[in-house]
Amino acid sequence: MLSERRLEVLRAIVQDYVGTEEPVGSKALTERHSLGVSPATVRNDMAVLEEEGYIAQPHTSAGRIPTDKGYRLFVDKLAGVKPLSGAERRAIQNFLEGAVDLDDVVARTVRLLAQVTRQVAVVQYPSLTRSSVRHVELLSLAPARVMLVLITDTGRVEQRIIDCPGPVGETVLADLRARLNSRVTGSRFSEVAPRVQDMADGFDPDDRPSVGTVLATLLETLVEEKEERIMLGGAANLTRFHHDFPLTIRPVLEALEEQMVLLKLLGETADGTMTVRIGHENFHEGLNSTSVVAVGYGSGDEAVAKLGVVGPTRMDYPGTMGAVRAVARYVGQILAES
Amino acid sequence: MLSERRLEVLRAIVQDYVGTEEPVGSKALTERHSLGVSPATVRNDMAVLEEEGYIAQPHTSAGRIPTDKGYRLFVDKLAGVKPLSGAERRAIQNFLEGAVDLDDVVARTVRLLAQVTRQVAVVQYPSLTRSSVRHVELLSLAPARVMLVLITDTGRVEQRIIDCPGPVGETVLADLRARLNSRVTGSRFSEVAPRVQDMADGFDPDDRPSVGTVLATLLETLVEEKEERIMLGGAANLTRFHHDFPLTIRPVLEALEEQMVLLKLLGETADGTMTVRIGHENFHEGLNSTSVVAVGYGSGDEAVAKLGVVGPTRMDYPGTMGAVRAVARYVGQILAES
DNA sequence: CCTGGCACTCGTCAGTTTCGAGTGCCAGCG
DNA sequence: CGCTGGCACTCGAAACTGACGAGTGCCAGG
Repeated sequence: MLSERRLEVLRAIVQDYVGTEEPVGSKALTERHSLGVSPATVRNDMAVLEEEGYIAQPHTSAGRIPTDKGYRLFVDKLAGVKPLSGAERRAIQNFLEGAVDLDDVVARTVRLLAQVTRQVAVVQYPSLTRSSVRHVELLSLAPARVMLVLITDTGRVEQRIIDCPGPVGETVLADLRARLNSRVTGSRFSEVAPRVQDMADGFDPDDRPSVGTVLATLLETLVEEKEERIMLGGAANLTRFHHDFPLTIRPVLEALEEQMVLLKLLGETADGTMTVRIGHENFHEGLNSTSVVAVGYGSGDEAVAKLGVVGPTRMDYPGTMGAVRAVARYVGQILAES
Repeated sequence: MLSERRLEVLRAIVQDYVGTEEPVGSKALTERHSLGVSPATVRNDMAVLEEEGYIAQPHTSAGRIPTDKGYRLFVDKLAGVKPLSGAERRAIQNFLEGAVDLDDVVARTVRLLAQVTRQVAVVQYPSLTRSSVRHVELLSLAPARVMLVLITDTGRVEQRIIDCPGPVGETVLADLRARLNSRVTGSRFSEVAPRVQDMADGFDPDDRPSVGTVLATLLETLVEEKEERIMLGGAANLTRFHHDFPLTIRPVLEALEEQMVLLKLLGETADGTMTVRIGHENFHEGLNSTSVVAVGYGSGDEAVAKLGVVGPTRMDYPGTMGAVRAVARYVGQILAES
């Protein structure tokens, strides 16, 4: 275990490096922080920290920079979450309040998050699988063609066009619509399947195949994971660290364009706790020099989706974590109101 | 007017510069193109072209590069639209065919366009103002709260939550829904307003304020221009010309994040013809060294929205124009089928 | 265990030189 | 009159150089 002072040195290194974006040396450290010891002592501590893998030097005779492991220790043990100022909180609330529909909420959230953290923001649409049904609508487009519209309690709307095996009369459709809504309205998505299981049985044998198709499509829509949509913003912030990343920016942009990667980025953890993934902890190369701060948000107690930011490993973790958490909370509030 | 050969020289310069991304000199030109004259003659021609403003040299004793004016002439007079190969066409069709809903069509189109042109792709959602109504749905969320869902013939779905001045009964809602649909289904958006003008009169006086609110919201939704959504993709392609644009990439990324800018980018021209805006022809600085190739697409004859790409002024115009046009056509087909 | 001193490393920066692609101009030729 | 080859000139890119200094590791002494 590292001594108290060595941890303090590590913290100082991280803070200085995040601020100046330049390798930090022993002398500068003692000048900017009142560690109470001389540069030579700090040098010894640094040697130990380097041996343990918490810091590294880009080349001989340059200052030290934190490694991923160093940041990890910093985040876990040395830093808290920095709460936002009152003014910032108010700005967030004002910005989110004008939203008119779900798309707008998500769009505003993305812009806001990018602006506040000055990094790339990622917001997942409220997940289908964790929300519940507000209404199911069926429309007849053509004799054998039906449009299914599904509205969730989070305001999300999904539609599907269904080609049925045979013609479906208006009365049948109305009947099915009524039964469906009485059975599933208010249900969580996971509860829907058993409730519609044998629903086709109540219909005329001629209509059963078509009804079955509609029900199957409904269930399919519910579990469709790949349709999890994600919105991204603030990509321009990537250019803020162009000085050492003229090359690295490309793989990052590429990675951010893959829906799948983004989804994974936001993390597998289902609960609402905040996750910080640092550098190589990200499975995806190209994101090896970036960190991700993500947290769940939701209208109630439970998280229905995630949001977060992607930035350089050299980021202001306490501030970013504070901002992400605050935004998630306010979005949750807005969702709960609508 | 420039002589035939000088135009030929300009064409050669544009082609070479697009290919090599380096200023092209007189000697290289004569070697790579069989112009039938010596470098010295080409030099004279170049001097004339430069005087006329079609080309410029970055610094003394370097080759020439085309100016915006030069590209303009090239696009207008010297180049056609390069049709795609059969394989490319087939790839496009295959890629678009698997789409399940409108979001998916747009998402696939963006990816496809970015991939084919290797540039930044921009696709506008089918515009509300130019499509027609397929169905209007009204749902009661709470006694005085109604959700309006509007479905267009292009498959787009808009929803609004309406707070009414008083409670609205289910029967009133059903009545209104039925009347609305019988009156406006199939109408173009511009025809809707006169048709619902006095519709509130047919209702019980107690309900009229609420009905009026719903109708007003419907009309508002129809004309809401700012809701024109746009999807963007292929930003990673911006890094392909990092060597001379390490700085310029930022303003471009910033510009591309502004919905308003993107909308304007796609052009004011309402018809389906292709527009090419080169360099400074773009109103927005930051896009001064980019060109935009845009074209309308639609399910029928008329364009319902636009799509296009943003790339460096130094782009392969014939190829890009061909790709953009081809993608627009296939998207139109797909939309017409659904 | 901390501290001051000291020799050493090595990247950065500014100044200088070289190199060569490309130009403009001119005199001569068809 | 237009094309061509030759020639002097310009000027950016790249390579080289040396001084500078930040930062290090090590050691002897408190």
